[in-house]
Amino acid sequence: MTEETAANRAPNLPTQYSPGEVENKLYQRWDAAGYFKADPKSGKTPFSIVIPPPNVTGVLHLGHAFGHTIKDALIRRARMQGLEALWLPGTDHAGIATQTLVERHLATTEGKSRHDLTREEFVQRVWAWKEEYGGKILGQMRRLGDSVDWSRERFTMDEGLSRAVGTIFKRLFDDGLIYQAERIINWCPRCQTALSDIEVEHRDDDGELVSIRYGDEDASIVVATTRAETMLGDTAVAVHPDDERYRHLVGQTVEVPLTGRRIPVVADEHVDPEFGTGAVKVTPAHDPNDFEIGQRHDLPALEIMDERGVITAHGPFEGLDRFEARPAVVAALRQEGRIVAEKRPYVHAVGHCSRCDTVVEPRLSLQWFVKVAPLAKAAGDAVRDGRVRLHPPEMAARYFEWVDNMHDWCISRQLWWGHRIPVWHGPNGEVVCVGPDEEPPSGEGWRQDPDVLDTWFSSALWPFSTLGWPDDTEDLRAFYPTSVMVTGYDILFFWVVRMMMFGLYAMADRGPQEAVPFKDVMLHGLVRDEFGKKMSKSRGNAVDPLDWMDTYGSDALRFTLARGATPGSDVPIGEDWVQGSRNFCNKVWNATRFALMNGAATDSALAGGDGPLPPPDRLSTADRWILSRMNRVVAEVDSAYAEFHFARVCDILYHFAWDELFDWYVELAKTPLQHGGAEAEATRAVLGHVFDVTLRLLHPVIPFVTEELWRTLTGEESITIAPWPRAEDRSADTEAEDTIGELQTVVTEIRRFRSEQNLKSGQRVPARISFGRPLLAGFEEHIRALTRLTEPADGFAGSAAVEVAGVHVEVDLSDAVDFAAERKRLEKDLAEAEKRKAAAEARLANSAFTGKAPENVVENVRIRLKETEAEITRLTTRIAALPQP
RNA sequence: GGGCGUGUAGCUCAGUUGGUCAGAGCCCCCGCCUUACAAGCGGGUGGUCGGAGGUUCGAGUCCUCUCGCGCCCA
Repeated sequence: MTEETAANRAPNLPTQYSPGEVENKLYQRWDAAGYFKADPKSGKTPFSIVIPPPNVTGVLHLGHAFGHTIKDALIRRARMQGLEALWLPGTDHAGIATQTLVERHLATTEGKSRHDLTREEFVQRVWAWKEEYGGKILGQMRRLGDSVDWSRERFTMDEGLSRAVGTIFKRLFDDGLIYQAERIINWCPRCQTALSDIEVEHRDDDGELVSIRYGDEDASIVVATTRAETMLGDTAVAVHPDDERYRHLVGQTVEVPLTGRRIPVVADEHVDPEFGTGAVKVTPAHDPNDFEIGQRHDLPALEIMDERGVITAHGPFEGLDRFEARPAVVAALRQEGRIVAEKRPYVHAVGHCSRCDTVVEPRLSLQWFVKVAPLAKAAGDAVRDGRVRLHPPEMAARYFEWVDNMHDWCISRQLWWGHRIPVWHGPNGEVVCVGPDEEPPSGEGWRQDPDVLDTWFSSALWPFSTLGWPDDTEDLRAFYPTSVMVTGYDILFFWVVRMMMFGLYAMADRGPQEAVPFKDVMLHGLVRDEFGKKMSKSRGNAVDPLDWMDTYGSDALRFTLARGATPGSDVPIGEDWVQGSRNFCNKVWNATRFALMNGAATDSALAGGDGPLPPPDRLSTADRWILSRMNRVVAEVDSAYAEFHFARVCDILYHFAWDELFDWYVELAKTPLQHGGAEAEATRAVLGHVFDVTLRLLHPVIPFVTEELWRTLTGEESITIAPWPRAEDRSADTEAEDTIGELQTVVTEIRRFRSEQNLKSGQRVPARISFGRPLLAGFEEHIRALTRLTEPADGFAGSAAVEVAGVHVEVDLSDAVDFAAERKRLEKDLAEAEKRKAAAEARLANSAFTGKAPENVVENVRIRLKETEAEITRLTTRIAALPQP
């Protein structure tokens, strides 16, 4: 019976890492083992993240993949740090999107509209659709490796969350923070529902600016508009009270062309005398600003369009769509000679429905609103007080701008799919809000409000509704406030602000410190293509992350995204970069394979000491160097994580792993491994330890390949539950770092020499090496191995030489020396050195510098100058020794 | 119009509180299948840090102005 060791587990590893073969298998194992399941009773310090719930209709796009990579890295690291880590997944019901989708489905499969069904039947259909097709993204999250707690998966429409919605609605209503009112709201004529301000995207479109003369010879006034058709609903013309041009008209009436109606000219402070003619038409029923002017001057609001955007009045225009009506109205006006000027195209901002891109129509209607002033104030204060920290902090300006100027939030939607507003209207105009555990009023004439709530109303409760609120659950006590909210800066207002408002309100009894929904908010950027352009379907540059995961592995995609995650900046991504990350994963794979094949050991028995590592006196300089470097890297990675600077985390690890561990330590290790004996034993122990730690450091970002390797290396159960490496509290081994630094300089210089002399990479060349100072004397064998220089044989004749850092290398090139190349190389170095020397001398000659600069800075320049002078001497000697051309 | 950000190597981006010849990845050039890895190895080319002025012994880094770009809001 052979003992199971790392060495005999190794040969099974192929020379290339195949992510497809291991990822699925590993994820299933993790899930089955329950590693991602959080326990509120563990007694460990909790660390929780709620996922900003994606749409139940959604599929994973690169933006999700980006956010998820960051969240998963945070949660995996927290788990390794011994915290009680909870990452809670789920989806929201996406009112408009889902309803639209199911309506379309209904139309294509059965040829029906939702109005052919009862409301209850339709909602049944939506649930059925959700069961069959919804939540596709959840499976894709598994592909990505998300370590979420599936046992706690939630949906905004499920029973518990619906109860939370009812509860907070009732509270807000009773506190007078929810009211119903007739207002101008954003209306989507296609979705046929109200929208909130942030569901409207303003975009510059080509339009027209038409100037129309109102009134007659006695009293006329010219107004300019981009929406000529709304003149049918004008009930006033407004001018600025100080505007001399129109003062005589204020109080008089003018005739509205085409309609024959006479409307007053009013004076209003909000009119900009500089814009256009300084006179504006006022359509209170179809424009938010006009509505306010109407309120101030007690003007009637004349509705001229229905919910589909079709004109409802005025003879010839009746029945025309608003965009057909516009040219028709202009044509009619022109015929009457009313058009004074026309400007086309006239570029101006137009609101579009964020769901379907239809031009939004401001519409007067009866809707429900949240009175946000007190809630927004509290949300602003939490950030001002530092109870919630925004990363990067520059985002705070945008946050304050929003919360400090927020309009009341329109929360009613004219949809069937969603949380129905828990208000009953009585036969005599009574309005009763019914809490989740209360009986609605019964009897003749009572009916429930037909509208549903904005999806974001329920999503805003997510940080606590998912943990069991309004009940006082163990989960809620343990995991609220959540630790960090990770989301894109583009939805700062959707998520963060609303979660803040509702969290602070609902959890107020916990006190200001504990009521916040999260302590840190990390706002990441948007994913862009490799040229920094925004990805979009219409642009044709959108990429399906699943394709890249198939080709290069999930780890490669994750590493690429994390490596681009500079706080607050967008992350460009291209296939080449994913390929580069794949190459890195493969490099990790092969380097670890080397360690395994050479018996890298992580158990103390092999190390021959009482710890995982041999005692210091059995460690080589190279060992001490890599351990010292690694210790620094652990600390640097921790500090980068503290700032949510994932790009730096990845960069530090990439370069440590590849440039130091794989390229240098592994190469240096080959010599002692070849010697065998105690030397090799010590090296194996160090290799094992350093690879163990490095894999653990990399695991949060590239979970799959690290798990596969780490289990082989250590024989342990899973890296997901392995401890996070701790920076040891000891000073760096600067002596070892300096020595290896010198060694690298020497080796690099010799390689450069070889390259300039056109020596083939693999070609072994005899050389005599002598050491002017003892520092690197013990490394002769390493140097020879790394530079492929063999021992001088009999008859050795050094025909060319390299000298660097006190090491003198004579190479026998048997007459094949390219002296011209050698001279060129040395002269180039000399020129550079002369330049540096001059610069240093100039600085030191400047008494202002030596007098005012800190001593250490001056000293550094002196040291540099000395080194440069020595180098110049050396180079000059070498050049002089070359045969004359 | 207001706010925020940004302009650094051919491309995409890092550059902590101003202080050792400005870095990375990809690209490019030269040479290598050197038994962990060609998804690799070794070497190399490439930037007056958008422009102008200022503060300072010293500016990619701070200040002013200016040009270009992006985003949010109005």
